[in-house]
Amino acid sequence: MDNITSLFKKNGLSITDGRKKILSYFLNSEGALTHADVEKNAGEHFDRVTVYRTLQTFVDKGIIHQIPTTDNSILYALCKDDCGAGHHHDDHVHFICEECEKTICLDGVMVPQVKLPRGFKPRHSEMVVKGICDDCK
Amino acid sequence: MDNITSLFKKNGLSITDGRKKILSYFLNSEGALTHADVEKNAGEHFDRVTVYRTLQTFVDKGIIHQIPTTDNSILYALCKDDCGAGHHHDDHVHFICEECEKTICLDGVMVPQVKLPRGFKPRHSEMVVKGICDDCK
DNA sequence: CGAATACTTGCAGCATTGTTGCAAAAGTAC
DNA sequence: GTACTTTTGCAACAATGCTGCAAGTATTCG
Ligand SMILES: [Mn+2]
Ligand SMILES: [Mn+2]
Ligand SMILES: [Zn+2]
Ligand SMILES: [Zn+2]
Repeated sequence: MDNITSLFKKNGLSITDGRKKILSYFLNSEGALTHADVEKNAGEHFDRVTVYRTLQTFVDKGIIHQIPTTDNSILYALCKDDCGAGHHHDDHVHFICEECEKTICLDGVMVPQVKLPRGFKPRHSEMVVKGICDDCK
Repeated sequence: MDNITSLFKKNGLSITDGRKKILSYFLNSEGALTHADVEKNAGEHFDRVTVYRTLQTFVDKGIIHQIPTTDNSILYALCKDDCGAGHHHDDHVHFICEECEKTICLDGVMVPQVKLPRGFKPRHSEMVVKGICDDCK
Protein backbone atom coordinates (compact mmCIF):
# COMPACT_ATOMS: atom_id res chain seq x y z
CA MET A 1 0.00 0.00 0.00
CA ASP A 2 1.69 3.16 -1.15
CA ASN A 3 1.73 6.63 0.40
CA ILE A 4 -1.11 7.96 -1.62
CA THR A 5 -3.38 5.07 -0.84
CA SER A 6 -2.75 5.21 2.88
CA LEU A 7 -3.29 8.96 2.93
CA PHE A 8 -6.71 8.50 1.37
CA LYS A 9 -7.51 5.64 3.74
CA LYS A 10 -6.53 7.75 6.73
CA ASN A 11 -8.97 10.40 5.63
CA GLY A 12 -11.81 8.06 4.86
CA LEU A 13 -11.68 8.78 1.14
CA SER A 14 -12.38 6.18 -1.50
CA ILE A 15 -9.34 5.31 -3.54
CA THR A 16 -10.22 6.38 -7.04
CA ASP A 17 -8.17 6.70 -10.15
CA GLY A 18 -8.89 10.41 -10.45
CA ARG A 19 -7.83 11.24 -6.92
CA LYS A 20 -4.65 9.22 -7.28
CA LYS A 21 -3.70 10.95 -10.52
CA ILE A 22 -4.46 14.42 -9.23
CA LEU A 23 -2.55 13.90 -6.02
CA SER A 24 0.38 12.42 -7.96
CA TYR A 25 0.41 15.50 -10.12
CA PHE A 26 0.81 17.65 -7.02
CA LEU A 27 3.54 15.37 -5.69
CA ASN A 28 5.46 15.63 -8.95
CA SER A 29 5.06 19.39 -9.37
CA GLU A 30 7.38 21.98 -7.97
CA GLY A 31 5.15 24.92 -7.27
CA ALA A 32 1.54 25.62 -6.55
CA LEU A 33 -1.13 24.69 -9.08
CA THR A 34 -4.35 26.23 -10.29
CA HIS A 35 -7.57 24.50 -11.12
CA ALA A 36 -6.74 24.97 -14.79
CA ASP A 37 -3.31 23.35 -14.35
CA VAL A 38 -4.91 20.28 -12.84
CA GLU A 39 -7.55 20.08 -15.48
CA LYS A 40 -5.00 20.27 -18.29
CA ASN A 41 -2.10 18.29 -16.90
CA ALA A 42 -3.29 15.73 -14.40
CA GLY A 43 -2.62 12.95 -16.87
CA GLU A 44 -5.96 12.28 -18.43
CA HIS A 45 -9.13 14.20 -19.03
CA PHE A 46 -11.20 14.77 -15.93
CA ASP A 47 -14.43 16.66 -16.00
CA ARG A 48 -14.14 20.20 -14.75
CA VAL A 49 -16.65 19.48 -12.02
CA THR A 50 -14.65 16.50 -10.83
CA VAL A 51 -11.57 18.68 -10.52
CA TYR A 52 -13.46 21.28 -8.51
CA ARG A 53 -14.81 18.63 -6.20
CA THR A 54 -11.51 16.83 -5.82
CA LEU A 55 -9.62 20.00 -4.96
CA GLN A 56 -12.31 20.97 -2.47
CA THR A 57 -12.17 17.53 -0.87
CA PHE A 58 -8.39 17.71 -0.58
CA VAL A 59 -8.63 21.13 1.04
CA ASP A 60 -11.27 19.89 3.47
CA LYS A 61 -9.11 16.94 4.47
CA GLY A 62 -5.97 18.98 4.96
CA ILE A 63 -4.14 17.43 2.02
CA ILE A 64 -3.66 20.67 0.09
CA HIS A 65 -4.00 24.32 1.08
CA GLN A 66 -5.04 27.44 -0.78
CA ILE A 67 -2.88 30.46 -1.52
CA PRO A 68 -4.56 33.84 -2.02
CA THR A 69 -3.93 35.82 -5.17
CA THR A 70 -4.94 39.14 -6.58
CA ASP A 71 -6.04 37.89 -9.97
CA ASN A 72 -9.24 35.95 -9.48
CA SER A 73 -7.55 32.62 -9.23
CA ILE A 74 -6.78 30.29 -6.39
CA LEU A 75 -3.49 28.47 -6.08
CA TYR A 76 -3.30 25.07 -4.38
CA ALA A 77 -0.26 23.43 -2.85
CA LEU A 78 0.44 20.31 -0.85
CA CYS A 79 0.33 20.62 2.89
CA LYS A 80 3.64 19.52 4.29
CA ASP A 81 2.79 20.17 7.90
CA ASP A 82 0.57 18.15 10.16
CA CYS A 83 -2.67 19.35 8.64
CA GLY A 84 -5.80 17.29 8.89
CA ALA A 85 -9.53 17.57 8.35
CA GLY A 86 -10.60 20.77 10.03
CA HIS A 87 -7.19 22.01 11.06
CA HIS A 88 -4.68 23.46 8.68
CA HIS A 89 -1.35 24.62 10.01
CA ASP A 90 0.14 26.07 6.86
CA ASP A 91 1.53 29.21 8.37
CA HIS A 92 4.46 29.53 6.02
CA VAL A 93 5.23 32.32 3.59
CA HIS A 94 4.48 31.91 -0.12
CA PHE A 95 6.77 33.29 -2.78
CA ILE A 96 5.63 34.20 -6.27
CA CYS A 97 8.40 34.65 -8.82
CA GLU A 98 7.66 37.48 -11.23
CA GLU A 99 10.02 35.94 -13.77
CA CYS A 100 9.05 32.28 -14.02
CA GLU A 101 5.60 32.80 -12.48
CA LYS A 102 6.07 29.85 -10.14
CA THR A 103 4.59 29.96 -6.67
CA ILE A 104 6.68 28.31 -4.01
CA CYS A 105 5.86 27.30 -0.45
CA LEU A 106 8.67 28.52 1.76
CA ASP A 107 8.08 25.86 4.35
CA GLY A 108 10.91 27.10 6.48
CA VAL A 109 9.72 30.69 6.70
CA MET A 110 6.93 31.24 9.19
CA VAL A 111 4.47 34.10 8.80
CA PRO A 112 5.53 36.66 11.42
CA GLN A 113 3.13 37.96 14.04
CA VAL A 114 2.14 41.60 13.80
CA LYS A 115 0.86 43.89 16.51
CA LEU A 116 -2.72 44.77 15.62
CA PRO A 117 -4.70 47.78 16.80
CA ARG A 118 -6.65 47.41 20.06
CA GLY A 119 -9.62 45.11 19.75
CA PHE A 120 -8.54 43.09 16.73
CA LYS A 121 -8.22 39.35 17.43
CA PRO A 122 -6.12 37.49 14.83
CA ARG A 123 -6.90 33.88 14.06
CA HIS A 124 -4.94 33.15 10.91
CA SER A 125 -2.43 35.09 8.83
CA GLU A 126 -1.36 34.79 5.23
CA MET A 127 1.74 36.28 3.68
CA VAL A 128 2.65 36.33 0.01
CA VAL A 129 5.95 37.75 -1.20
CA LYS A 130 6.54 38.59 -4.84
CA GLY A 131 9.98 38.94 -6.35
CA ILE A 132 12.64 36.92 -8.14
CA CYS A 133 13.27 33.32 -7.14
CA ASP A 134 16.53 31.52 -6.68
CA ASP A 135 16.41 29.87 -10.11
CA CYS A 136 15.71 33.10 -12.00
CA LYS A 137 18.07 35.45 -10.24
CA MET B 1 -13.24 72.28 -7.36
CA ASP B 2 -13.68 69.45 -4.90
CA ASN B 3 -11.27 66.70 -3.91
CA ILE B 4 -12.60 64.17 -6.34
CA THR B 5 -12.42 66.50 -9.29
CA SER B 6 -8.88 67.59 -8.56
CA LEU B 7 -7.76 63.99 -8.07
CA PHE B 8 -9.05 63.10 -11.51
CA LYS B 9 -7.47 66.21 -13.00
CA LYS B 10 -4.15 65.36 -11.43
CA ASN B 11 -4.23 61.97 -13.09
CA GLY B 12 -5.33 63.21 -16.48
CA LEU B 13 -8.71 61.54 -16.24
CA SER B 14 -11.88 63.00 -17.67
CA ILE B 15 -14.37 64.00 -15.02
CA THR B 16 -17.37 61.79 -15.65
CA ASP B 17 -20.45 61.11 -13.65
CA GLY B 18 -19.66 57.42 -13.34
CA ARG B 19 -16.15 57.92 -12.03
CA LYS B 20 -17.36 60.49 -9.53
CA LYS B 21 -20.08 58.22 -8.20
CA ILE B 22 -17.83 55.19 -7.97
CA LEU B 23 -15.07 57.07 -6.20
CA SER B 24 -17.62 58.63 -3.82
CA TYR B 25 -18.85 55.18 -3.01
CA PHE B 26 -15.34 54.17 -1.97
CA LEU B 27 -14.95 57.35 0.06
CA ASN B 28 -18.20 56.66 1.91
CA SER B 29 -17.54 52.98 2.54
CA GLU B 30 -15.72 51.57 5.51
CA GLY B 31 -14.07 48.48 4.19
CA ALA B 32 -12.85 47.10 0.92
CA LEU B 33 -15.25 46.58 -1.97
CA THR B 34 -15.69 43.98 -4.66
CA HIS B 35 -16.63 44.54 -8.26
CA ALA B 36 -20.11 43.26 -7.40
CA ASP B 37 -20.44 45.76 -4.53
CA VAL B 38 -19.65 48.61 -6.86
CA GLU B 39 -22.02 47.39 -9.52
CA LYS B 40 -24.89 47.07 -7.06
CA ASN B 41 -24.37 50.02 -4.77
CA ALA B 42 -22.55 52.80 -6.57
CA GLY B 43 -25.73 54.84 -6.72
CA GLU B 44 -27.07 54.16 -10.16
CA HIS B 45 -26.83 51.39 -12.68
CA PHE B 46 -23.50 51.21 -14.45
CA ASP B 47 -22.76 48.62 -17.05
CA ARG B 48 -20.62 45.79 -15.77
CA VAL B 49 -17.97 46.58 -18.34
CA THR B 50 -17.83 50.18 -17.23
CA VAL B 51 -17.24 49.07 -13.67
CA TYR B 52 -14.40 46.77 -14.74
CA ARG B 53 -12.78 49.54 -16.73
CA THR B 54 -13.23 52.13 -14.03
CA LEU B 55 -11.73 49.93 -11.33
CA GLN B 56 -8.82 49.06 -13.59
CA THR B 57 -8.23 52.72 -14.36
CA PHE B 58 -8.26 53.60 -10.67
CA VAL B 59 -5.76 50.84 -9.93
CA ASP B 60 -3.51 52.01 -12.76
CA LYS B 61 -3.56 55.56 -11.46
CA GLY B 62 -2.85 54.60 -7.88
CA ILE B 63 -6.27 55.67 -6.60
CA ILE B 64 -7.28 52.26 -5.30
CA HIS B 65 -5.34 49.07 -4.60
CA GLN B 66 -6.18 45.38 -4.78
CA ILE B 67 -6.28 42.97 -1.87
CA PRO B 68 -5.67 39.27 -2.50
CA THR B 69 -8.26 36.72 -1.43
CA THR B 70 -8.60 33.01 -1.46
CA ASP B 71 -12.07 32.90 -2.97
CA ASN B 72 -11.73 33.98 -6.57
CA SER B 73 -12.62 37.55 -5.94
CA ILE B 74 -10.61 40.72 -5.79
CA LEU B 75 -11.13 43.34 -3.14
CA TYR B 76 -10.42 46.99 -3.85
CA ALA B 77 -9.71 49.71 -1.34
CA LEU B 78 -8.70 53.35 -1.47
CA CYS B 79 -5.02 54.11 -1.44
CA LYS B 80 -4.30 56.36 1.51
CA ASP B 81 -0.58 56.55 0.94
CA ASP B 82 1.27 58.49 -1.68
CA CYS B 83 0.45 56.16 -4.50
CA GLY B 84 0.44 57.32 -8.08
CA ALA B 85 0.37 55.97 -11.61
CA GLY B 86 2.95 53.21 -11.71
CA HIS B 87 3.92 53.24 -8.06
CA HIS B 88 1.79 51.84 -5.32
CA HIS B 89 3.04 52.01 -1.75
CA ASP B 90 0.26 50.15 0.02
CA ASP B 91 2.40 48.04 2.26
CA HIS B 92 -0.04 47.83 5.11
CA VAL B 93 -1.70 44.76 6.58
CA HIS B 94 -5.29 43.89 5.66
CA PHE B 95 -7.71 42.44 8.18
CA ILE B 96 -10.69 40.30 7.26
CA CYS B 97 -13.30 39.88 9.98
CA GLU B 98 -14.75 36.39 10.03
CA GLU B 99 -17.85 37.69 11.78
CA CYS B 100 -18.98 40.74 9.79
CA GLU B 101 -16.99 39.80 6.68
CA LYS B 102 -15.60 43.31 6.35
CA THR B 103 -12.10 43.81 5.05
CA ILE B 104 -10.22 46.65 6.65
CA CYS B 105 -6.99 48.39 5.66
CA LEU B 106 -4.84 48.65 8.78
CA ASP B 107 -3.02 51.68 7.50
CA GLY B 108 -0.92 51.91 10.62
CA VAL B 109 0.37 48.35 10.49
CA MET B 110 3.21 47.82 8.04
CA VAL B 111 3.84 44.41 6.48
CA PRO B 112 6.93 43.10 8.29
CA GLN B 113 10.03 42.00 6.44
CA VAL B 114 10.90 38.32 6.53
CA LYS B 115 14.23 36.64 6.04
CA LEU B 116 13.99 34.62 2.84
CA PRO B 117 16.16 31.66 1.85
CA ARG B 118 19.39 32.42 -0.03
CA GLY B 119 18.77 33.63 -3.55
CA PHE B 120 15.22 34.91 -3.19
CA LYS B 121 14.86 38.62 -3.93
CA PRO B 122 11.65 40.16 -2.53
CA ARG B 123 10.02 43.04 -4.33
CA HIS B 124 6.59 43.36 -2.75
CA SER B 125 4.86 41.66 0.15
CA GLU B 126 1.21 41.21 1.02
CA MET B 127 -0.19 40.22 4.37
CA VAL B 128 -3.79 39.37 5.17
CA VAL B 129 -4.91 38.58 8.71
CA LYS B 130 -8.24 36.91 9.43
CA GLY B 131 -9.95 37.07 12.78
CA ILE B 132 -12.48 39.11 14.71
CA CYS B 133 -12.54 42.87 14.30
CA ASP B 134 -12.93 45.54 16.94
CA ASP B 135 -16.65 46.03 16.26
CA CYS B 136 -17.52 42.34 16.45
CA LYS B 137 -15.43 41.30 19.43
C1' DC C 1 -19.47 80.15 -27.24
C1' DG C 2 -19.22 76.22 -31.06
C1' DA C 3 -16.68 72.97 -33.77
C1' DA C 4 -13.14 69.54 -33.83
C1' DT C 5 -10.99 66.11 -31.29
C1' DA C 6 -10.24 62.80 -27.72
C1' DC C 7 -12.04 59.96 -24.34
C1' DT C 8 -15.64 57.22 -22.09
C1' DT C 9 -19.72 54.48 -22.03
C1' DG C 10 -23.12 50.87 -23.02
C1' DC C 11 -24.32 47.16 -25.72
C1' DA C 12 -23.85 42.83 -28.12
C1' DG C 13 -21.55 38.86 -28.27
C1' DC C 14 -18.47 35.66 -26.63
C1' DA C 15 -15.23 32.99 -23.47
C1' DT C 16 -14.14 31.31 -19.06
C1' DT C 17 -15.17 29.94 -14.58
C1' DG C 18 -18.03 28.04 -10.97
C1' DT C 19 -22.40 25.50 -9.21
C1' DT C 20 -26.28 22.07 -8.82
C1' DG C 21 -29.10 17.84 -9.65
C1' DC C 22 -29.21 13.49 -11.22
C1' DA C 23 -28.25 8.98 -13.17
C1' DA C 24 -24.52 5.84 -14.29
C1' DA C 25 -20.22 4.02 -12.77
C1' DA C 26 -16.89 2.75 -9.50
C1' DG C 27 -15.46 1.61 -4.91
C1' DT C 28 -16.28 -0.54 -0.27
C1' DA C 29 -18.30 -3.64 3.15
C1' DC C 30 -20.20 -7.95 4.21
C1' DG D 1 -20.71 -11.76 -5.43
C1' DT D 2 -24.35 -8.73 -3.66
C1' DA D 3 -25.88 -4.72 -1.23
C1' DC D 4 -24.66 -0.37 -0.04
C1' DT D 5 -22.07 3.99 -0.35
C1' DT D 6 -19.40 7.21 -2.73
C1' DT D 7 -17.72 9.29 -6.79
C1' DT D 8 -18.01 10.71 -11.45
C1' DG D 9 -19.61 12.81 -15.77
C1' DC D 10 -23.07 15.14 -18.03
C1' DA D 11 -26.44 18.66 -18.76
C1' DA D 12 -28.04 22.86 -17.67
C1' DC D 13 -27.43 27.07 -15.69
C1' DA D 14 -25.35 31.24 -13.31
C1' DA D 15 -21.74 34.39 -12.62
C1' DT D 16 -17.71 36.62 -14.06
C1' DG D 17 -14.61 38.72 -17.33
C1' DC D 18 -13.16 40.47 -21.97
C1' DT D 19 -13.31 42.78 -26.76
C1' DG D 20 -15.01 45.58 -30.67
C1' DC D 21 -17.73 49.03 -32.02
C1' DA D 22 -20.97 52.81 -32.36
C1' DA D 23 -23.08 56.45 -29.71
C1' DG D 24 -22.55 59.67 -26.12
C1' DT D 25 -19.64 63.00 -23.16
C1' DA D 26 -15.92 65.63 -21.98
C1' DT D 27 -12.09 68.50 -23.28
C1' DT D 28 -9.52 71.57 -26.29
C1' DC D 29 -8.94 75.30 -28.99
C1' DG D 30 -10.32 78.75 -32.16
MN1 LIG E 1 2.13 26.58 1.00
MN1 LIG F 1 -5.38 48.54 1.94
ZN1 LIG G 1 11.45 32.16 -10.85
ZN1 LIG H 1 -16.21 42.40 12.12
